[in-house]
Amino acid sequence: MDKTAALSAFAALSQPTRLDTFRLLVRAGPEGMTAGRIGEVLDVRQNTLSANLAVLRHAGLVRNAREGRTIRYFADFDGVSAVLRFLLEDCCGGEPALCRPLLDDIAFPC
Amino acid sequence: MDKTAALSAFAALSQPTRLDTFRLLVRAGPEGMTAGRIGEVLDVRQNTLSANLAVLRHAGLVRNAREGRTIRYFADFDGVSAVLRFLLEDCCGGEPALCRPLLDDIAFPC
DNA sequence: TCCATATTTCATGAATACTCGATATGTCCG
DNA sequence: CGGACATATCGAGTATTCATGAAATATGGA
Repeated sequence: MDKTAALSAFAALSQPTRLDTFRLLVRAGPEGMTAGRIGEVLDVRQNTLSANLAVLRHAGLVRNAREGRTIRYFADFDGVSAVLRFLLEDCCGGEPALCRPLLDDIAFPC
Repeated sequence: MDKTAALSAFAALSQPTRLDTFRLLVRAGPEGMTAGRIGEVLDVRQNTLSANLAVLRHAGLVRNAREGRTIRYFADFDGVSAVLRFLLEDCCGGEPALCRPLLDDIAFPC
């Protein structure tokens, strides 16, 4: 993960339809969701959604797989992980004593 | 954390100087860094940096505190945490069995 | 009070991103 | 092959974002 890739990821998530799309795919989990279904759920035009899915995909935040005529999309958790590691790299200059309590705040439940 | 706030946070991090600034403050840790020093380290003009710091601050990603004539900035880890929780909310529809291995990928070392 | 320092705010022009209609590509089935 | 369906790409118009110079605000000290 380099700076350019991180910028792409954040830019991808800074647009309403794309943020909605990514969060929808997070909720969908490993099963993912087809492009058409995403468009139905979010009520977004086909070409607009296609363009936005391409942005998310180039940013490394979603993957896709063709299934016959439809294309299924998945949230890419590896991509998210890489972005987060880049963002928080060398936290507190690498001092665990300072860093630990701050990173503990970031731990999320599930 | 609502959608608008999350969009602000991602937009804030999708600009090169702001991403550099935030990562610099992450490395600086609890000690933070003054606005002037940030500008020196990153070689950014004063008014440009000031505008970018304001964007980060309104997005809830950094805090500041005046110290006499200078103003010191800090990365706000609570803000990052809130954004991440929003982004990954209801992962896998809330099924821990599906969700756990994916979230484990996201755990970062420090 | 007056000046120097540190930082923010304002107005503007240039570059970039977004949505949309139209069209193209790819896939299945008869 | 031809038609229907699912998705992607293209081109154009509009809107948003960004850096910058100039000016304003805030603080400390003589």
